[in-house]
Amino acid sequence: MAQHSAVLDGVFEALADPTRRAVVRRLGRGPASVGELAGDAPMTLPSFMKHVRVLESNGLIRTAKSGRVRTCELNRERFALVEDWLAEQRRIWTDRTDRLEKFVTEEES
Amino acid sequence: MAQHSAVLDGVFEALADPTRRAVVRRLGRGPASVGELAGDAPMTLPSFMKHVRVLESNGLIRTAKSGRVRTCELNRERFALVEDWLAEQRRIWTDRTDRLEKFVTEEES
DNA sequence: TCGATACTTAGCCGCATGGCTCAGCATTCA
DNA sequence: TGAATGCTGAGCCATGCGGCTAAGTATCGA
Repeated sequence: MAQHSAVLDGVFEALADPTRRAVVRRLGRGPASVGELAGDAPMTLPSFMKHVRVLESNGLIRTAKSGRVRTCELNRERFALVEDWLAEQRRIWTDRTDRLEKFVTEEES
Repeated sequence: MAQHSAVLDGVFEALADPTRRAVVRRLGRGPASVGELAGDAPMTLPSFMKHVRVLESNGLIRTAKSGRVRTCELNRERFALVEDWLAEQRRIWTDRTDRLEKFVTEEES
């Protein structure tokens, strides 16, 4: 068992918030500054910044400061972790389904 | 923007814990009782039950009690929500990439 | 019927999260 | 240089999460 993937914990946790998913969605269309991103969120800037840092510390986005502006962009590779996990899960289901079918077939024959 | 999906919040939240992902993984191989599932987890039964309820209340598993045993099974449909979200995200990226390519192509011509 | 089994309920505790304010700092622009 | 802009840091507060213990309920098996 185990499967202690702290990284996966963080990725799922980061995506479990609508504000953060909205940021991801927006960044899918290209990089943006913190100010631009925050414009859509119903909260103060310091609160919003916490979300940005959660996304960054879990590797879903990268940010860089140029002058007084911090620009954010998506780190697409990170999303593959979720897809891999889902694929693995489906593989387990499929294996089981295959065995069940085999069992049924053998019963019939 | 918005995209206030409380359901998606719950699904990601539920998957953001290794104990719960382990349960999902185990249930992928078929139904199991709470006792069986809890055997693998390094915690007391009441603590473990909280995880089971989180999974159930977010629709990732279904449970039913028969006699004194509660049996759990996966609700596979729920996982499609995550896959849909990921697919939507990829669609956004792809659209952008397509536009960039089109832009480059037009510049060249 | 009585003990063992399999949860279940109630409640406590420490820490993390997600909001806020207020004040500060660096950059840009007039 | 001085005001405006765009974050950033410190710290408070309420709530929720994830662990625990202790005690309770309902079934099953002898």
